[in-house]
Amino acid sequence: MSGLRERKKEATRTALSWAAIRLTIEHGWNAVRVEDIAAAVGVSPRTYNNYFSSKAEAIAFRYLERSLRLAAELRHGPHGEPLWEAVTRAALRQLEPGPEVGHMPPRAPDEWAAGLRVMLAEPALEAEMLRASKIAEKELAAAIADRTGTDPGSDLYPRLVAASVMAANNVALELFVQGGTGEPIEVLLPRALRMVATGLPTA
Amino acid sequence: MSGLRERKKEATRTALSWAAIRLTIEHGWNAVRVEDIAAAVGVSPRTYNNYFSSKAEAIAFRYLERSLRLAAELRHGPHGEPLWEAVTRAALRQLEPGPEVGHMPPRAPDEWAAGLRVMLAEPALEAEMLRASKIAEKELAAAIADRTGTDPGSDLYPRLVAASVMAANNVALELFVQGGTGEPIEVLLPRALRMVATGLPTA
DNA sequence: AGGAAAGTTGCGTTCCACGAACTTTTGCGT
DNA sequence: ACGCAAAAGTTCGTGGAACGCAACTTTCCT
Repeated sequence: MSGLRERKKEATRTALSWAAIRLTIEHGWNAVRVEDIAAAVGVSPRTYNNYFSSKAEAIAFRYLERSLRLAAELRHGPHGEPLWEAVTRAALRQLEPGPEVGHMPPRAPDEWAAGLRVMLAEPALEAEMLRASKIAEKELAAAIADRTGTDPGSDLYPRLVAASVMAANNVALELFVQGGTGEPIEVLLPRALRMVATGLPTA
Repeated sequence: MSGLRERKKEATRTALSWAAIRLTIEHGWNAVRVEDIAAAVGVSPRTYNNYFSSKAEAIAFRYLERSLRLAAELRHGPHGEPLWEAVTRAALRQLEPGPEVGHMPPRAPDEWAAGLRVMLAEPALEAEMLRASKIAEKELAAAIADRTGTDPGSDLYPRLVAASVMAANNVALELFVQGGTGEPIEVLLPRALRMVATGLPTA
């Protein structure tokens, strides 16, 4: 693995994903054709569909990768660390910008955020993002089951933890992008995680 | 409201939803055309799209209604009841079969369950179900915010509770339909809810 | 270098989603 | 009871997404 061929494939995939996101934020979901995304990357429309099986999937892909990193971080961390500490660390880790910078203009962060909100309001997009969440949740449950010696096929525990972590993650992220509070995500996310970890008695 | 006209509309809507579900379970997602669903209800294909804006939406509709009932139950319950008791009651309530019996043959429950699993494996369906979950979650968060005097726009609490409740609900349901344990849903669901309510320390 | 494997492309098909204009049905006021 | 306005439903046409298939091109391996 990791041959030249496969790295080129990954490059094309992320390029398509970025192009889809950028074009959608700039011109709106309905105004962007698959043809446009393919053209922006210099590839045929047919090839686009070899990489992604729907227009929405390309956009959710970046989010999927991020979420999968959470599970991966959890697996690679030190094995002695208490579960919730490890989870929190992994969740914060996943927020750090990866090697993706450069695809995206750091220009006009306000416009970008606004465009993001508009984009995620699209039903098809929202649905696809949630599906990505779900896929990552499954990975996460497996990682947690490994750590705790439980079985995702028969125990509630690992699935519940995974679902709760993703829930906390998503809630914190939503609240952040909607700007309900001025608090940074680095504060919101650990707080949300601590809350689901320790319980949610009537406030 | 509740005029004859609107009740007829609701009847058509649920008929379409049931037809979509039945046909999909019987013949598979790809084998069913929108045309078939419309024909099964005696309506034009265009009318189908006046009720649902995608093929998947009709199938998720029943699940959406159920999930919305959860939030509604929570609102209508006694106001003095402790939050988590009220939530558990509402969650169990929502499982009881509504006035929908009759649309569906109680025949061959095994085939039905198997068909369900196959159906939900379809990416487009899974995504749409998750979107329905999300919509219900928003309602639930509003109901919880009302009860607890918090604000979904700025507080983590009501959103987290809503997300956790839906997570517990979904996890319990999944585990149940996958038959991982022989336990009935009436046992699984309250247990899952108690777990997220009281916290998830490493088991 | 040369053949096999993997990736890309063009083409054709099917079907979904929806706008616009028209017809039918339904509820309501007099 | 009648007739009319509004709502629901239908017909028609358009655009575009997704994908199977077969030809073609690039990359890899020895």
